[in-house]
Amino acid sequence: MSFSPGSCSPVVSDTTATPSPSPKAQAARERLLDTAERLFAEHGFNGVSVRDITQQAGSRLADVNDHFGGKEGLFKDVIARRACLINVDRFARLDAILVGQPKPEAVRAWVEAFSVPLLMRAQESEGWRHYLRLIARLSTTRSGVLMLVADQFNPVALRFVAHLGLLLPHMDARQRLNAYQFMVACAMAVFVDNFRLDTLSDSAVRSSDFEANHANMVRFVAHGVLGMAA
Amino acid sequence: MSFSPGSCSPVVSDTTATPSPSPKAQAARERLLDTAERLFAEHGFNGVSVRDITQQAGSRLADVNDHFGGKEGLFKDVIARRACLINVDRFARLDAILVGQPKPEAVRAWVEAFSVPLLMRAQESEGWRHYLRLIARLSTTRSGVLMLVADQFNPVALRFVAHLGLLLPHMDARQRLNAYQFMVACAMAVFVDNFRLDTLSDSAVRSSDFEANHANMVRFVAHGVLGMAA
DNA sequence: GTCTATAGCTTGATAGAC
DNA sequence: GTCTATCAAGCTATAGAC
Repeated sequence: MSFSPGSCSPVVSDTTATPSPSPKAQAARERLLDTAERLFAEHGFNGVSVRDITQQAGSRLADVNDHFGGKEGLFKDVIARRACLINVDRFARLDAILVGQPKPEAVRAWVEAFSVPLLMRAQESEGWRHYLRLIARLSTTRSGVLMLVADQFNPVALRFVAHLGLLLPHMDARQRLNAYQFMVACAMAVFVDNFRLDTLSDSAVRSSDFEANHANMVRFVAHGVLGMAA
Repeated sequence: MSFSPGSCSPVVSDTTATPSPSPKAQAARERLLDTAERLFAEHGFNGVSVRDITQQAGSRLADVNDHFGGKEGLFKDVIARRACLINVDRFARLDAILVGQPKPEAVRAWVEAFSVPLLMRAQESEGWRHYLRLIARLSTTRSGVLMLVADQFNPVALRFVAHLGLLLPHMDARQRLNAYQFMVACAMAVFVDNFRLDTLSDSAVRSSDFEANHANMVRFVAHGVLGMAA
């Protein structure tokens, strides 16, 4: 798996070179992906039927099987469509960190390399926000179909863990993995947008205020990593 | 809702005073709760059928409706059965924190008041470990049925947020809520036990080593809270 | 490729005997 | 309360006309 800037090709499920999938068909495909993304994020894989998706996408029941090979194939394409775009941004930021700079700044940059690409996308479109909620949901899952998310994000995890080893070489393997694990958990908590903050504060603080919550998250995680390492 | 030590009554769904539900029936009830807990944690509410549960519990299909009023009632009872036990332990620890002690120790005690009760239970039985994985999973959810978890844990959240205001009075409302939110996220990450650490380390580090991961988590969160507040 | 119709199965819930 | 048998609805996937 490569993550060079140009490596995020539009999703193509089959290996045969389809010459041109017809613009109208392509639009229908995107509508199905968008609708599935939203519904999977809201109700989970098993909480959504192919009928729900095709009806709300204004499509036909059989389209999911014709275009994606079934419900599971549709789910996989939903995940894959946006994963690479995030990861390219992350690696660009990770590579820009200077190992020579002071530890607090470097660790903060390490956190932001992971999370700022999420924040940018969250501000970009509602589709991205649905995607981030879906990813957050999958991060607390371990069963069957949904584990393919791990395959999409394992290379990211390994590079971030390795990079943390460069910044703070005295951390042991468990500390580095825990640091990454807790960073992911906090980042997902920001973008899962589950109204928890609203409920607890009578809507004085909102889960949907990603910018403010993200800023606090970066401070929290950076200090957490440094403190755990000390 | 009260959380005095004796307030965790065995789960009784109806409001009428059932005199004695027969010991054999009670055992069957517990077996259904245990099995449902395990399967819901593994596959989610929608990923499990009533048939799955009753078959694996050695029970009859109709028992779920007869004893719990349906699948949803069973789910609610699974959640409620153990929630109060955790929260009683938490409040006992929270009340034992001396506001006079130095900040780092007090904040660490605040984190442990939340998380040590989870650790103790995780070491107690497999049933508890299933329960914790279920709770972790629900923490990244916001749809319908599953939101009742929020009702179970809102009083806890409010008291922890308020107590943090006593310890670090200069934090604003958003910072206190974010601190609690990130603590929950990190604690859930420890107990979700999703093999993520094992995968990334070739099993050199294990998600199931709750004690070691919890210890790092407490350090991480305590420093994160203090750092965010600074 | 597009689309209708439907097969074949599983779902949650219940009726009704005991 | 316990238990069997069954219902009506919904499910994913596909066959086959165009």
